[in-house]
Amino acid sequence: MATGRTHRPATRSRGIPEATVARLPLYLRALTALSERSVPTVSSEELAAAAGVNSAKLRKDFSYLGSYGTRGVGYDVEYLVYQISRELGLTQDWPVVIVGIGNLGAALANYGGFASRGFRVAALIDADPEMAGKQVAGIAVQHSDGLEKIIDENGVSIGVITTPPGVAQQVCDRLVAAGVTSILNFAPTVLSVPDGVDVRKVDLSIELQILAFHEQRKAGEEAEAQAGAAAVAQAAQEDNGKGPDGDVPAVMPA
Amino acid sequence: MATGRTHRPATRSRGIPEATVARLPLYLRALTALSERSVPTVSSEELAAAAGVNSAKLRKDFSYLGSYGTRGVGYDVEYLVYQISRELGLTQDWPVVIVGIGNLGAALANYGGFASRGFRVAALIDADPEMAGKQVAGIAVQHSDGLEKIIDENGVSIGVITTPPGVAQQVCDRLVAAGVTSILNFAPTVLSVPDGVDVRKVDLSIELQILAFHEQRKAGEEAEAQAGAAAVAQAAQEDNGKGPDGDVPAVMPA
DNA sequence: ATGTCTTTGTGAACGCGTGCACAAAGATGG
DNA sequence: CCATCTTTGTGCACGCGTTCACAAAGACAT
Ligand SMILES: NC(=O)c1ccc[n+]([C@@H]2O[C@H](COP(=O)([O-])OP(=O)(O)OC[C@H]3O[C@@H](n4cnc5c(N)ncnc54)[C@H](O)[C@@H]3O)[C@@H](O)[C@H]2O)c1
Ligand SMILES: NC(=O)c1ccc[n+]([C@@H]2O[C@H](COP(=O)([O-])OP(=O)(O)OC[C@H]3O[C@@H](n4cnc5c(N)ncnc54)[C@H](O)[C@@H]3O)[C@@H](O)[C@H]2O)c1
Repeated sequence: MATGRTHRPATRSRGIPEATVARLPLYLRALTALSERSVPTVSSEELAAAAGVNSAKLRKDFSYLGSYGTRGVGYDVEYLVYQISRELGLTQDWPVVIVGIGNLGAALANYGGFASRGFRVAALIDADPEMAGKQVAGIAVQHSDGLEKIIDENGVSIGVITTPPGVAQQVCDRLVAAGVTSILNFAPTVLSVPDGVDVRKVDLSIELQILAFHEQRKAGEEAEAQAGAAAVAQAAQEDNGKGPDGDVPAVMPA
Repeated sequence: MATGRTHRPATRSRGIPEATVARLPLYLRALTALSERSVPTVSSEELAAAAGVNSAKLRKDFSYLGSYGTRGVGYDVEYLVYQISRELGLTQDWPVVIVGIGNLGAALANYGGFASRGFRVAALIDADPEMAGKQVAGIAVQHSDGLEKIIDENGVSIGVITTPPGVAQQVCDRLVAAGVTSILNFAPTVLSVPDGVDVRKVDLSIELQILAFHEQRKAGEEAEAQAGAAAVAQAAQEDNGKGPDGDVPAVMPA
């Protein structure tokens, strides 16, 4: 999971579990697709399949929002779209700033999926004087000197960090000091923030490493299965060479 | 967490919990930084702080890998780097293909963080004939006609999908049919894959929506606190207007 | 009005992940 | 060799999330 929130102690938000909140956008996307096809109602079973989750889980998730279904029929699509949107706070517009307009920042700025759900790119900010004034995705890049002013004037509370990792923490600090209370961080850095500020991270490298782990495991199992079938007699030795600490490391501990 | 793996039933990989696996890359990053500063050993407390986790959790995580620490001293940095790398399968090179070389695909191709950890961009693939032959990040984009051949010849088992959502499933199907068993999906689509194939997704839009939820909650709490202090008498009415289903929806169910 | 049939909403059981707290291990100094 | 001090490794308890399974609710037909 490319995610990681920072600190949310006893105060679980009005009883809606975090795991449920994380799935609401998934339901919303599936419901929006149904809505566009003018489907009036949908059962938990159908919607769960579309969202790729268990139907019991979906029903329990919805039960935290209230009793919005009709037994024997299902859920009213339009009504649910509205309820979930409201719950997620998407009935209002959220101005967002992107800091660090390089490869990734520019790609994000060009991404149409932002605006479609109540998020509006209020400003693009970069420290490079060469970038200032340039148009990216139809928006003029502004120099980071004016960061505080930009945040303040646009009432921005959500910031996206796509700077190099080395400066991510200081950019984060400035954003927080300027009033930003939610940060989406693409830099491979552990950000520390004061209480009350949410940080989520998207880390490509971590995702790939997790995939590699499972990939290796699959390859290993395959090899084991083959070896096991071919030469059962050597099993003891094989196992010894493959155990948790069987390999001789390149570097030994002191 | 912008994540979501697909199906992993009873077979928990050699007893290493999924949550632990997801943190190993985090530890590895922190350890690599220490290694570059030639720090010989590190305590669980220090390393946990650097990785942004609880020290007990870190020790428990490491205990799944084996007893690699020394009581009273801590962990040997180089040794741990090696052990975690080996566990994650990063001691071998993983050829990766990126399919869909648009804004995002190009940004990923240009990203240096790939190669640094055993991942090698083996090929860039796009369906647009205009793209074919063009150089992106020093690699020639190839047309998707040759997808199967490319996968096969390079022994690719990890694929990254950065195509528009509408074609993501069919691209996924082709990748899987060609032999890819791990997929990192950036398209906002629920991919269905056969057993034995891992899918992880990175979904920017979901991350923002989760942030918006908490942001709204913070704003609401603030408003409630103010209102509560200012006018306790109106509390009952206020509460009624703010309850789980207090708002009148734009669309009513049938 | 009554019965049937579909589907929700949820009680309950279970398993996983987290964090506390501490005994054991080993380093270090005398 | 012994005492002290640091830090690991883990037993244990707790809470969250998931899933099963079913009673209750309502639609719909007769
Ligand atoms: N490109 C990817 O696919 C990718 C993938 C995963 C993670 N990342 C991470 O995302 C971040 C950005 O990646 P990128 O490839 O776009 O890098 P990049 O070098 O292309 O862009 C970084 C931008 O940040 C700007 N910048 C530097 N310091 C700044 C500051 N103090 N304030 C404001 N702006 C500043 C630079 O001028 C530059 O335009 C990096 O941390 C990278 O590790 C990128
Ligand atoms: N750009 C972002 O920041 C961003 C953020 C979140 C999600 N996404 C998602 O990532 C995906 C890519 O986004 P983008 O902005 O790069 O889009 P894009 O339109 O710039 O790029 C898509 C590329 O895919 C290629 N393509 C289309 N069909 C293909 C096929 N069948 N086989 C191979 N290639 C094909 C197109 O030729 C194009 O080059 C989209 O699904 C988008 O929703 C993008």
